[in-house]
Amino acid sequence: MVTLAEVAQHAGVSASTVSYVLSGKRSISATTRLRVEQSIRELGYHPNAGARALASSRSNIIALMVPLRTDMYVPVMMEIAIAVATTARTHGYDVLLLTGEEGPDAVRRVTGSGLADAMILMDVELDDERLPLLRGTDQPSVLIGLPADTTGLTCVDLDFRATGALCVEHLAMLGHRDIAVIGEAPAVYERHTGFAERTLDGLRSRAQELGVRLLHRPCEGGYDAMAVTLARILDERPGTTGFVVQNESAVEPLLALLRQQGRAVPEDVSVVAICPDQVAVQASVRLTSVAIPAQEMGRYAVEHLVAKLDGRGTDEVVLIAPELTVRASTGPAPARAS
Amino acid sequence: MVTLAEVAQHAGVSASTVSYVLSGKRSISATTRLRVEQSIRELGYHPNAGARALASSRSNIIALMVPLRTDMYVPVMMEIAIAVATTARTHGYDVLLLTGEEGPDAVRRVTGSGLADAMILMDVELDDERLPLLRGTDQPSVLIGLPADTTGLTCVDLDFRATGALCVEHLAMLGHRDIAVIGEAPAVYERHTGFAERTLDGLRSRAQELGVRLLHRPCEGGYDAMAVTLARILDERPGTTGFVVQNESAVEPLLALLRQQGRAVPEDVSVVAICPDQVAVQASVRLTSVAIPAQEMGRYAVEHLVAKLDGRGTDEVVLIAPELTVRASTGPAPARAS
DNA sequence: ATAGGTTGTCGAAGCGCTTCGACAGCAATT
DNA sequence: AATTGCTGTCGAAGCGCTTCGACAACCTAT
Repeated sequence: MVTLAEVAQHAGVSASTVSYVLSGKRSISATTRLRVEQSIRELGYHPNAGARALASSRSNIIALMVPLRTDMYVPVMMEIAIAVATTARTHGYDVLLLTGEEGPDAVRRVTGSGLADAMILMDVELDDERLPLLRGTDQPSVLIGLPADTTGLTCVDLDFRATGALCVEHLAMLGHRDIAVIGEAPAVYERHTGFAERTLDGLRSRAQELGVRLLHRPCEGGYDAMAVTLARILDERPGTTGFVVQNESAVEPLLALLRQQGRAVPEDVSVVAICPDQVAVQASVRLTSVAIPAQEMGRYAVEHLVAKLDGRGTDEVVLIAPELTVRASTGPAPARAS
Repeated sequence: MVTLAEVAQHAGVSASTVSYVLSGKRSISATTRLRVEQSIRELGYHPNAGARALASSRSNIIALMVPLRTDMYVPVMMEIAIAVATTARTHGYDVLLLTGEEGPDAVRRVTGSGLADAMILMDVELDDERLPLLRGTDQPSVLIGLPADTTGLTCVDLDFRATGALCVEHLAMLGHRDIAVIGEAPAVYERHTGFAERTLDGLRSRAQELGVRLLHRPCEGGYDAMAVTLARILDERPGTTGFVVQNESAVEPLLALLRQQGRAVPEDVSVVAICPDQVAVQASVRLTSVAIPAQEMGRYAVEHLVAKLDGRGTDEVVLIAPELTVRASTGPAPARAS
């Protein structure tokens, strides 16, 4: 292991000079800088992370807490994680991967040990146990998701309320009067995950304003669950012509079932999905959808944290405005056999 | 920030004693141990990660390099990552998330800086640039995947050769004589990702042994690409009755297309998938499949590393034997209109 | 020519922990 | 009674880095 001292000796300067070349915190003459940089390259020097962290009280690591459950919106999670890791590297940070498993203890451990300089939390519940801890520390953090009380916190999320409203609007504008919402799995609502409830909120209030009937049904992913859910919906509201699907893993099953029942998309029924664009274009019908801007959220989270660590930046809640892309799964409502 | 020294003072012992209580590397009388532990709890002490790393040359961190591409087998990646993180925690390790983006430089950086004690690499290519670096360091590492030359390396992977053979066998046993293989995207083969080529190997050699005709076609995921690929296959080999699908994101499109063309699964054609069980049971037809044991691989990788870090364990290549689960997508070949 | 200000470099202290050798106290052996 | 061997604890050194104050050396302005 090459050390700073060895580089210093090799370059014929003191250790502190090398340190200043590395950090740029004091001016160094061009000639010495070049010489030092040369030595660093020749010796293949890499600063020791532990020593650096100890001396500077900065680990240059950002912790990312992902949910343990692999049952929901996996592609979104992965996309966020990758965006976080990539963005972090461009700012000189590495990413520590924590699972939700440890819960609040993980937050204590990380803040207490100086393992990371900042945290990003995903899968935030409305009244999350970890929030008091975040408020009680001076370590910056960003939530991806929105809890009930955001005071003293920084959050990014898609504006799911507006997303819900947008979906209803689109369908209503096309003349659909009976809309069914295929929601997330019941467990998601029981955990009071913010985004699910907020979407529902947006859907309902807009539906009311526009005089559209709305039926919401949670649904586990998969073909079988979707079959049961769809049957119930059509039983209760046979005139349903519009669907809003929030559960990614229910999208393809729904399309298959509709096809199987002879209901053509988009001639007979229209489907709007809330999912990453990639999922929307790869489906068996190119789906009209509101995109979940996973990359954007990940990038924003990191950039906000870096700003805060640099002494810039403040707490704030950023809701990303939803964008609905019209593809091939929505069209005018069929003429009604009144 | 509470320090070791403060705990020591609070408990009325020396710093080294506290350290030994924590590490258990020397015997400590029950009474002092209890007193120290009490103080630790009262003060809410967490050892400083940087200091610990510096003094012990151990970071207690395992680096995990995931591929940057989010276009292939995302669920598998995610499952592995989560299994790695969870398993690591049970052994007192944290996980650093690296993307493939940096390539070999990431390996240099991590080993050079002592950021992590060990690495796990995913998405290994047959002749991966990172391998020489791994061989040239004394830091333990595990590859998930199999390169061309494994000397001096530890690897885990599903035995994809056997997997290919198993798929052909199953279909052949059911009487299928014309089998089509829907492979990964062309880019995957161009990169010489080991698993894809090995699967193909297994498929081909078994097919030859059993006197079965095999047609292999790479395929991007998604509905449109699958449609094109399927049309070509049926054009070239109209008598095809068995399909082996390796590309997860081609599975559902294939099923939809077959249905659409009036080919019933499994009455007219049989489909075997190579994918995680979760994908297999959630598909619109419950798929006969060979499972990709993501969790098992992640867990194994960590446990092997921990063993090596503890001075136990050796280099070895572990190929997990494939298991084929028969579900509803395969059945006897239809009688042939010769 | 001298005071004052820059600029570039160095030495030393210290971050919080681990670990080695030392040693006091006590029990078991000669 | 003297020796040996434990066990449990302590002090001190040191891990590799950052950072502060000091200070030559030089360049301006008086």
